[in-house]
Amino acid sequence: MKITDKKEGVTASSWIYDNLRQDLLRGRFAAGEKLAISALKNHYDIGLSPLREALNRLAAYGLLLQEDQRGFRVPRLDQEELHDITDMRRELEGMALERAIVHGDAEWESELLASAHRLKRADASQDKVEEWEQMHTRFHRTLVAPCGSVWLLRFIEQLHDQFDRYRRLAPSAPEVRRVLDAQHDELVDLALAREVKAAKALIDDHIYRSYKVALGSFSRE
Amino acid sequence: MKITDKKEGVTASSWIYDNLRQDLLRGRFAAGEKLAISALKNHYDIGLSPLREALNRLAAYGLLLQEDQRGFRVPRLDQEELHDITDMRRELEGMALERAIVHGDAEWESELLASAHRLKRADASQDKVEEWEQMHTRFHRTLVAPCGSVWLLRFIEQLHDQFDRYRRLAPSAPEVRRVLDAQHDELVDLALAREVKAAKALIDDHIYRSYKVALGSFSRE
DNA sequence: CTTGGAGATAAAATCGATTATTTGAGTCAG
DNA sequence: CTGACTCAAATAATCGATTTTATCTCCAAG
Repeated sequence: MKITDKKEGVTASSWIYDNLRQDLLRGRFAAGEKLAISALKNHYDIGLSPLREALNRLAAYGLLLQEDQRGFRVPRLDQEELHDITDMRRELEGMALERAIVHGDAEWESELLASAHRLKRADASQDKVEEWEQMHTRFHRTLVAPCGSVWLLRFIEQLHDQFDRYRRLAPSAPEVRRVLDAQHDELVDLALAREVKAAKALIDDHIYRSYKVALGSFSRE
Repeated sequence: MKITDKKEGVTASSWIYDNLRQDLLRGRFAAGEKLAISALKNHYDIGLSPLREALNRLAAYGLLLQEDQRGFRVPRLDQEELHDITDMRRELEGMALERAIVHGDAEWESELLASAHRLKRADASQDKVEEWEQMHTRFHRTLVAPCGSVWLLRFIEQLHDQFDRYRRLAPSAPEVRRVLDAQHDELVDLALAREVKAAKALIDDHIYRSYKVALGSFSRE
């Protein structure tokens, strides 16, 4: 398990928050698992206070479940919930994309092209997964960034994190992956062409296909 | 300042979280104010650990701002943000209401009528404000409850809390208040009649009128 | 005057130890 | 056997003290 170096100027609390969040998204913890606080304390080599503060944040964010007097546990994966998350992503990202296309300026166009390029160059294979994931996240964030609503962006990010818990546990599907990758470029094209309707249809399809892939996280159970 | 009795079986952390959240919504703390942790500790007569855990939760939830190494502060009131919050409420509650009307069963109809009744009977005057607020929150929650999406409900609740920070600081507007109260009943009628389109239009108008009232929170600055 | 820095003060963050609660094993009555 | 109870162990929550960092104050140099 790779642990980020503890950086200067960052509180232990924020540091452990970032690490735990990453590890939760990576699926390091089993769904439904109860977190053994003192084990985490040892593993991350950190004090109880910052650790508990981070756990509290994660619970408020929705990546953990907090039960009074019985600590924290990783939420179970639930097919109904994945459907819900997907459904909300479709609604909210469609909304955000439309607004972004209306409001996005030339600077946005550049950044969009750049992040699409970085994503394409990132290698999803083997040990580079983390970098690909980061680029992927960034691309989708950039796509909707100028939507004009801080809260909308916040909700979308939260849903992405939720969604990724499922997707990253699913077996890889190379054929679908190729389609999804191609869609990233098409999204850029449509966004630059300010084709609101087509872009919305595409992001909707993109999320739906990702959903089908993410459903694979249930295949082994 | 009224402080809820510390209850058995509830952690100090959760208890202080509830109290702080309430006090934040009530406007007990000035917008932009920096929270003096040790003062809070004394005021609520609670230990540092549970207090800090609660502050961390509130920050993750969006009712506080957390800045590493410099504690917590109450977010400023910002006209742009109120607009954003309102806009999102209109989108999300419209969506939720439509779904609720489609899925709501007979049990929902009963509860809706009941909560509308409780709201009407609650007295918004003087020292009964808290009760009215509670009934009001409950009514709106009941209205959209059977929308079928846990995440949508979660976002709506979060936006309500944000919105209320503004609304509860605004000067009371009795004439608008009467209209808003009447709309609650009309919402019930339309919901029971399964008039999706009219109901959506009404909730939209309802939120917009509330927004106009909430804008009053800026009048004194 | 203004700026920049040293030292003192205040505050935030963290630690280590303690307390409270839950969980699990073992025992016994029905 | 099964269920209910007791006690011990494990774990969560909390406290009080310490460490670290930011902020304030004052003074001196430009």
